[in-house]
Amino acid sequence: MSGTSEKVYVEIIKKIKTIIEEDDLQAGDKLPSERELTDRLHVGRSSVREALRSLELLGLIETRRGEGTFIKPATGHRLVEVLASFILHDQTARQDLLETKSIIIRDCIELAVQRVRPEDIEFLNGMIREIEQSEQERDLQQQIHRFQEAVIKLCNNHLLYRLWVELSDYGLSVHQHSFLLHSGECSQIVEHLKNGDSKNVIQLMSQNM
Amino acid sequence: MSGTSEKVYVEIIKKIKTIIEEDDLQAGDKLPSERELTDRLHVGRSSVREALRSLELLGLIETRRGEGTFIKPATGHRLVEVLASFILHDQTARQDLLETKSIIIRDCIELAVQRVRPEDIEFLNGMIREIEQSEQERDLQQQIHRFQEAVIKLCNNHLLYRLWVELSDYGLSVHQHSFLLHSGECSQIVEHLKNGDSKNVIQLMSQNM
DNA sequence: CTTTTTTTGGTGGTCTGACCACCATTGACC
DNA sequence: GGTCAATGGTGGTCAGACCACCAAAAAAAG
Repeated sequence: MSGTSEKVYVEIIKKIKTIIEEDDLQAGDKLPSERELTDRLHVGRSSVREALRSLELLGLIETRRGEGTFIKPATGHRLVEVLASFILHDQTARQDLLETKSIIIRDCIELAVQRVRPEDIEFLNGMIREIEQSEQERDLQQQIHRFQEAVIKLCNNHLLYRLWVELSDYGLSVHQHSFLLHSGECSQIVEHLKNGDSKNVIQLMSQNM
Repeated sequence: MSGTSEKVYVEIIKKIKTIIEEDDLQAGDKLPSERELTDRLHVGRSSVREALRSLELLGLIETRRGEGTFIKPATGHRLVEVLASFILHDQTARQDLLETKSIIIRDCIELAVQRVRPEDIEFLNGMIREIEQSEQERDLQQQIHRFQEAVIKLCNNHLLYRLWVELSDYGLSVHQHSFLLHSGECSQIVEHLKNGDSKNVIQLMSQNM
């Protein structure tokens, strides 16, 4: 045959991707059932399942027994968990990860200082006000995380932003510290952003990644 | 039951991880066969396969028909690849892609000029000699591509390198330019690398990405 | 008619058994 | 001793059978 050397389950993954594109399925939408895919693609159900289970482990889909298979909002989760648990002992990979994350942060901030608009500053200030009023410790951590995310997002490059998200999640599961900024540092970051001082923002954002 | 709400294939993944640790299996070593895992873990072969296929898609293991399943060197970072092919297409503006690629190239080169060793230079020179002797147009393009790859790889950060590969491949499929360097420019790159002149290398490497 | 209960059909979850294709080793044959 | 066919183990795939679960439809109760 013509290049049908690929394993069936990999082919199925591609087909599923095609189906998602053609039907314009969005996060939360339901995928065809395993049996329907079996019929449509003329393959065995076990092969379909191998494909779906792989995508599930990657965190791309979610299966609910008795209901169906659904597209997940694209955030690696278990993907990261599994990779981390398997690669944890590889010192080189760890080093690469830290370095790459640090670099990506720098890149994002450098773009951000160029592109930040007054309304962005105002938005960040709003977040800081909320953080200062926060009382629940749990809420606080979440809010600060959202703040960091918002800062990175200012790079105005969604791809780069996504890279940061993935690398962050990945790093988190490797060594689960979760030192976060305190609200004072958040304010400093906004100040430096306003002044176009990328160096200090990078320093603050990198210190406890 | 005792918290065995996890799906079987996920449990199997954990068990496999345990087996790897207990038997101290290294990259390249052979995993127990599917049938043996079926017996040892008291599960169906299809569940074992769902687990193995998932790990395979993550790039953590490699299966060779007729031989067995083997552990892959943990430098896979398949994370990037999968994200690229599956998630990137969700409205990633071409501009983001171009910008990100450009940034990654810059990052790689900046690391490369710090880390390049004399033998790397010698290796690159060898590639250039081959390029100059090349006669087939097709070979030439491939050789130059390998040259570019080798330069990026000098960053000595496999994760970053993989990011570049994926962005390049993805970009290729978006708009198939394939302007490549000519051999003279390759020589210039090596010269600038030797002199620690990252700026010029970046310029040359970025011009026709 | 509305509400509750039951039924039913569809879905994923798992296991089993059966082939096939491929590979490496074995062992017979020359 | 070297060559080549037979063999057993391995992954690759399919088909069918259950089970557990859920939601919507149908039936029963009010």
